[in-house]
Amino acid sequence: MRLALTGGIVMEKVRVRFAPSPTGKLHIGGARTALFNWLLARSTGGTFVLRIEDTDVERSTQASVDQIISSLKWLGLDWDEGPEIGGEYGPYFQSERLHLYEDKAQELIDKGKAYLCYCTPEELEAKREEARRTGRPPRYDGHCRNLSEEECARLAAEGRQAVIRLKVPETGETVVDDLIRGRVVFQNSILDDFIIIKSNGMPTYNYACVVDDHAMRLTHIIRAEEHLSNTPRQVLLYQALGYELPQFAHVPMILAPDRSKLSKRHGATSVEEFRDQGYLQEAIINYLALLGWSPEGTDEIMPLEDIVKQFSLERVSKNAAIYDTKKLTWINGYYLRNLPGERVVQETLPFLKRLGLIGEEPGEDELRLAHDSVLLTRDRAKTLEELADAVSYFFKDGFDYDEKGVQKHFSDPAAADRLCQARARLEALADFTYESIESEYRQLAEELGIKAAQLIHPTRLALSGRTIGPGLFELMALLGREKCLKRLERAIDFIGQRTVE
RNA sequence: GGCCCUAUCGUCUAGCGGUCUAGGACGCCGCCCUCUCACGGCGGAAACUGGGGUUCGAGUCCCCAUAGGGCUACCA
Repeated sequence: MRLALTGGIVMEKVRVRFAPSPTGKLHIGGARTALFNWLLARSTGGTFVLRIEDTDVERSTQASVDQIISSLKWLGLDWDEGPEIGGEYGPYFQSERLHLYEDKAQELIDKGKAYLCYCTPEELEAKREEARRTGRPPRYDGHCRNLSEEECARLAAEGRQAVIRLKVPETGETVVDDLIRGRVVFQNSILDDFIIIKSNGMPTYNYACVVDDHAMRLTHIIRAEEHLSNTPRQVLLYQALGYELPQFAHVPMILAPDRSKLSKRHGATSVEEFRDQGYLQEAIINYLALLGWSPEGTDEIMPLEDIVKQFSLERVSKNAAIYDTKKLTWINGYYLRNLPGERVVQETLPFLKRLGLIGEEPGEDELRLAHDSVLLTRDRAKTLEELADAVSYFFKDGFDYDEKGVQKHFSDPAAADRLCQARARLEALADFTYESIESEYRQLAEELGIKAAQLIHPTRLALSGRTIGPGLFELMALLGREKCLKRLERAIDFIGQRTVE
């Protein structure tokens, strides 16, 4: 068995899990939790398990399951056990493990550690309301804790559906030893007899989680801090069931820019949305790793392999982080200009299709132009979406001219004439290459007694409609002589039109 | 309300009693490079929440206050 050093304790092979509930898309907080689990597994030669917590029949959907799985795959967070691939400790959907929860619950009842409760949600809500009104903590009062069999039978005969509650000790304390937060102590007296099996027969989160984490032989429970307060309940369950405790590590939460919990109204928060906006998998992973964890050195741009090598829970911070799209965007730009060109081209294709710049089944010419234009322009874009837009003029002729550019470069009375001369020179050029175009342009500028820039800027505007973009001569060489001439003519007409008005 | 966690530049963070006149990154500002825009290079502004302790010495340890977050569901 492989040994792994974690938290200074030598232990058996690491087994960790990501256990999302399929009630929506995978948001960046969940993705980060998944990443940290994955990183611990990969950095220690351990096992990463994916488990779907679909015990909320009201909110769980198959679409969410598919969504989360596809996002994880896209991020490259592959699991060793879980949906689609199975594993030794399956099934990996909690809805398929109900018998296990029932068996264990029965065991707890038999041992006198849990009991049936017949209070209805309405009755409980009324009591809670009452407690709130009188300023008392809204705890379950143990109403059904000592029901006799006759009473149970009577209540059942009334048609009441029972839930199962855990008997929580009224005194003493429960300790959570957390790898990130240290020792956290909770007084049992503030906990109440919480429900472990709902009246519809489904287990609650705190309960199913414990049964499965144990059954799946997990060694480390890495999850968001929102679960820290639930952990004493789970520890109590571990004890009641006679299970050995795993190591807990509660990672800080990721907050929206307004410091509140992430939600839809904060714009893009799901992995899928970031992907649609043109963020690369590598960038999101790199950014997420930096949110709550920090490498020892000063390099922040790091490929996954390096993060895996360096990752440790000891360097995970304790404070909640606000995610900052600006930095993500910067990282994305870095990957855009440093990843293998072919890769960037492939990633840009869907965005070009979306803009209708190339067909759904692009032909050879389209692909070649996409390839060349993307490589020529990628240094200047931060996202794939931006990149696709930035190369759009290579694919279509009828673009508008940038308004400020027109003011600046097309209002000079000599502009049309200069473009005209440039056009003539280009037409006469022996070969239409980057070098020949440049030397011709510079020569023309000299002959006209103007700076090359005075020729270059109007030309760029004429050819692309923009004032920004790649080097003009490279742009022209790629566009080709024919299109250059046509677009120059169009611009000359445009300027003429303008001066008439 | 009760309980729990957290607190360093706008943001992410380094810092694990003296090396901190607090380091890095993003963003911002300026300069350089330059056909524009990016990239790149150089430089700059920018933080230890407040108050008590402990200590020869505190960003670093303790307490209180304050602030933010979480939990307190038949959600996870």
